[in-house]
Amino acid sequence: MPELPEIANLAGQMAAELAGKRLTGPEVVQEKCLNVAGAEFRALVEDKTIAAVRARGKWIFVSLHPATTLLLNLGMGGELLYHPAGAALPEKFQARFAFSDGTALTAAFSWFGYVHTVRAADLATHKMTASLGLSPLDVQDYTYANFLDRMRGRKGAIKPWLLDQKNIAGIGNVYVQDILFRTRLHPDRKIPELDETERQTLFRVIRENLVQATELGGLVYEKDLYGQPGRFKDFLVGYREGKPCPVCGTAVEKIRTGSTASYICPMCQQ
Amino acid sequence: MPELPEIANLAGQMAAELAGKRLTGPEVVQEKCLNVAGAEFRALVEDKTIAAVRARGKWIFVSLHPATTLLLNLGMGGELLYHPAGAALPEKFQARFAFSDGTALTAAFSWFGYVHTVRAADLATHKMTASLGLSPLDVQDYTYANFLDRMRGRKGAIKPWLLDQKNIAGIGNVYVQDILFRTRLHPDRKIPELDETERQTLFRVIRENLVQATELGGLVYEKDLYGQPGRFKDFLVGYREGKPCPVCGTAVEKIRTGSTASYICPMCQQ
DNA sequence: AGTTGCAACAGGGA
DNA sequence: CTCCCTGTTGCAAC
Repeated sequence: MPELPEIANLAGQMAAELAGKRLTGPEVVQEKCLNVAGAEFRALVEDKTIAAVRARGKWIFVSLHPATTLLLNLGMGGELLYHPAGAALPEKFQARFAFSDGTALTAAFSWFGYVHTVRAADLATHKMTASLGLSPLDVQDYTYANFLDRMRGRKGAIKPWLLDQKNIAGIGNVYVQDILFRTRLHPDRKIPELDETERQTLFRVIRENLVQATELGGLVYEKDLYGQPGRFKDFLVGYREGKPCPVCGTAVEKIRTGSTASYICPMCQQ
Repeated sequence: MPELPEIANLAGQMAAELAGKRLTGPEVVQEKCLNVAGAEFRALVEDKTIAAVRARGKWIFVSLHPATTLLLNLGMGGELLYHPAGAALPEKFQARFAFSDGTALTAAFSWFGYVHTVRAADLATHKMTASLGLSPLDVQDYTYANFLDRMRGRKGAIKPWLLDQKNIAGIGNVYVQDILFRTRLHPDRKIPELDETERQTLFRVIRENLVQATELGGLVYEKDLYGQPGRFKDFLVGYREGKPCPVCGTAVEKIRTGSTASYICPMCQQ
């Protein structure tokens, strides 16, 4: 379940490692992860060159030259691995991209992942990515004014709003836990009830939390492009059921909020 | 709050009284009840002849010659009145239709009503009427097979389903009360839980209830085309809070079901 | 009491 | 909660 920090690091590593390489052998093991037929996928990708790689939310945008974009979403528990020339490929993968220099990239996901391909002209109509919200790591895009705009008029609870990729792109059920804790917000708090200070804190904490995790290379139990784990492991309350709250010592509770699990300090988060 | 019985009677009276008359002076006091601009409304209606009038759900369809349909919805607490030649018009009305013989028709609604006009070719695209469901007074249309079809796959409660005009057209929050009581159904009963006997009873009771009310000229507190009240007043449980259930004597309760009020016998309706 | 559209929410499926 | 789609429900608007 990579979220924005892991995806952003993968995209950065891909940009550095793959830029300029020419795709020779795209192979798709699992056709259902594609948005087009296998033959069309190969035709769209083969012999194209990697021009740029960037992250938006949980999606990796791979710009190919000429005029094509590869859109990758690792779903839950997915991995993206780089393989030097001559290295053995993993036993299981859903898609493999071979490059003209003998290196390769494999994508594997235990649940649902996407390997989508669109012509450059059609990128704006690709539903899953066209509707993505603010990018917290992009200071041009992630401004307080934009943040308040997306929140305006919303009546529901704050946690589902944070998880909705149309609002802010890249937060999943892992990072959202400490974001709520650090803002002292209960997951069920209704958006209209948030005061100005809470909104400002939330805005700031989202960026701080994701930037910090990104700088640490992402979660310790996720792998980067070279199979190396991240170094972020010190959750404050996330996944620490029964352990003491780092602020007040109260035991962290695991509760159900809507259809997701939440880890909260029942004292600090109201 | 006219529902199908009142609307059906109005349509019948209009058909008998107005067929063949030529519209000369359409006047709209309140433009917001129109679906087109006032000038276009007049152009579409003026000098046309009343060809036919029929009811569908809570809507009155007035076919004009040539090639136009007037669609009237009285909303909540609306009235439609016929005025003989020389008679004084009411003080307040939202729309007035004058005929070449000196007679007139006025429409007044205390809340939201619609006076829509469509070209014959566009009738099928008029959203509010195109999506109307079964017509309980039309035995060709209101068949048990069609009834079950509309119910198939629905998971929600029976009362909202009955009130949704897309399923059955013409039931409002007044007539629905006794329909549910006579079928012995609690308003919150889930559709998948209804057994075959209950479905058959409901199908039959809907028609019986609406036919009976129509034959009685509609509700005693609603007026017909000539300002005369209907003769239907003997609700079984509807609007009889605290009065005894006609079957078991238990006091009728007024409860909230979703966003509407329901009058039920807590003993008979499960 | 009427109708629509939207937002929130739940469930199923890929 | 990875994402979509559909249906249901509640709410505000006219």
